[in-house]
Amino acid sequence: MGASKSDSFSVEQNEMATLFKALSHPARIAIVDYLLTVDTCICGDIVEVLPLAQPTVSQHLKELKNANFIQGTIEGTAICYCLNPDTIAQIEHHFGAIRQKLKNKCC
Amino acid sequence: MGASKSDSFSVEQNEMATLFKALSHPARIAIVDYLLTVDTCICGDIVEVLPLAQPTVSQHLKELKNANFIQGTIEGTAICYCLNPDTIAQIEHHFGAIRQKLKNKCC
DNA sequence: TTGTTATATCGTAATATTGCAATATAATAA
DNA sequence: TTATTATATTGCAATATTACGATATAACAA
Repeated sequence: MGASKSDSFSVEQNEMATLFKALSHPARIAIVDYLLTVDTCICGDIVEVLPLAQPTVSQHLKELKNANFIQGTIEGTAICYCLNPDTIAQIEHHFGAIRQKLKNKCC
Repeated sequence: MGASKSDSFSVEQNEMATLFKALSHPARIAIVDYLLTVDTCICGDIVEVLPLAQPTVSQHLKELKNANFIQGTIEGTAICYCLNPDTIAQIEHHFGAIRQKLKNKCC
């Protein structure tokens, strides 16, 4: 074995797990951090900022894009990546709901 | 290669990535979900609820415990797991900060 | 057209994760 | 003591992730 038994869990549970997996690597956290510091939605100098090779960065960007954390728009030769506020809000809301439910707990 | 280059990133970035990794599997999402539905902090009938063998569940619980999402207290033979509100609040706060910074962005 | 620049994909090696049977541990019961 | 019950750990096979060199693609410039 070794394959995760995704089929045994609900669609919602798999969706949340996929969202978190997209943020489960420091390089992808660093990409989100960087996108927050730049005013204009800068594209591939992310490669220069990160201590990783260009194909590796491209792969991490792809995962963030697949999870809808970032969007990329083509601008000539370059691609302009930026954060997607909806996904950020979705996770924030998820944890807000959890914290509400926790208020009625013992422990 | 294949090992994540954690040393090249900041402590904070690694810490956040570790938190999210703990939630990056549907089984661990399901455990959190379940802990939210039970009034008393039930222990090992998590094994009966999940479609996984007892050692696998124990392993997932360990990862949630290492990331401080849950705590376990011994009650006789059983162990009583429950959620840790502090870690929940920490992530929620993290996304709140991100959303604040996003307000000043273009895209 | 050719050249250049920016990004993506392929192929592959190193490492990490997932899942479970078997076994160990630890607390209680008889 | 032995038995039982609850949870953890070990060992290993299957699979997934990470990283990067080499290469492909796509847009623009000359």
